[in-house]
Amino acid sequence: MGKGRAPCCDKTKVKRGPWSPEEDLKLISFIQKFGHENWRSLPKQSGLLRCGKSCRLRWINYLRPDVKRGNFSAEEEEMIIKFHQSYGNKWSKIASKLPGRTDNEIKNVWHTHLKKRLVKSSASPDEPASPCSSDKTQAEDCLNIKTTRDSTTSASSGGSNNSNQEDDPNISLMFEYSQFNDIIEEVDKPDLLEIPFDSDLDIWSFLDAPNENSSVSRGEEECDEDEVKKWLKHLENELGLEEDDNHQHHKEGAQDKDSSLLKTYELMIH
DNA sequence: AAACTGAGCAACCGCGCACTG
DNA sequence: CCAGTGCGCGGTTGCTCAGTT
Repeated sequence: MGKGRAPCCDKTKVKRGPWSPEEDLKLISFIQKFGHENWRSLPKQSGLLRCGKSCRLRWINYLRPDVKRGNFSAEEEEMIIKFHQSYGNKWSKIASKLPGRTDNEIKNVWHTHLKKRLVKSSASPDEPASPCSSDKTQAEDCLNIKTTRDSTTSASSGGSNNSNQEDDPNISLMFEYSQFNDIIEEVDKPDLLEIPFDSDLDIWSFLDAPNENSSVSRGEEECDEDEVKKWLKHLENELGLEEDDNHQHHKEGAQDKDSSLLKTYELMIH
């Protein structure tokens, strides 16, 4: 009694568990408009019945436009293994070396795939040698190889028919990451997003009634429309909701959820 | 077809650090 | 210097779903 720290929020007054599309939408919209200067006050200001930490986690791990989803490439896995040798369980450190990947995701991959694989490979010495040696410098070299390839791809791909991108979906995603980086930078600069709070009513009525958003101040909305469209496109790619999508790894339940979210987004921008 | 099991992953928890007054 | 506050991180939990029996 009296020991330990007070909980970050009143657990009885906040919603827990999986996020609904509506909550996602609220969070995205809020951060797009105001940034995330203060996670603790964000739920109150955004009207979310969530703990600030939960909002932060949801944003960082799932909703951030630059977050890369889907399977890890062999190259990425190799990098994780190498960086883990260098840094240990410093997942955020490792994540910082892998653009678009989150510490949580990397941690999960490590515990579910890579750890087991390492156990196996240490049991069978015939395992092919890794392309990079094991010390830190070499691990950094691995990254350099990747970023070089990445920038080459970016530089050479003026259009969307780049064959390298088609060959390697991860390079394609890395390209998309750089494409949307500027949007994220905007989001991370609250000073650029400062909007007087008397506009709140519009925003919240807009969020609460996405079908009746025609009354929202269009001037301001149009400024963001291109960025939102870009982001939307990006989300479609990331969620595997494009018409000619070949990705099979998304579960149907998640697709339903994602597509309903997407519909709400579309209502937002049209 | 139903029950069981294990893998994968999103989300939560609590600690430590940095910052501020 | 100290206490309070907020954030970030790493560990852990628990739900969902696919594979197996």
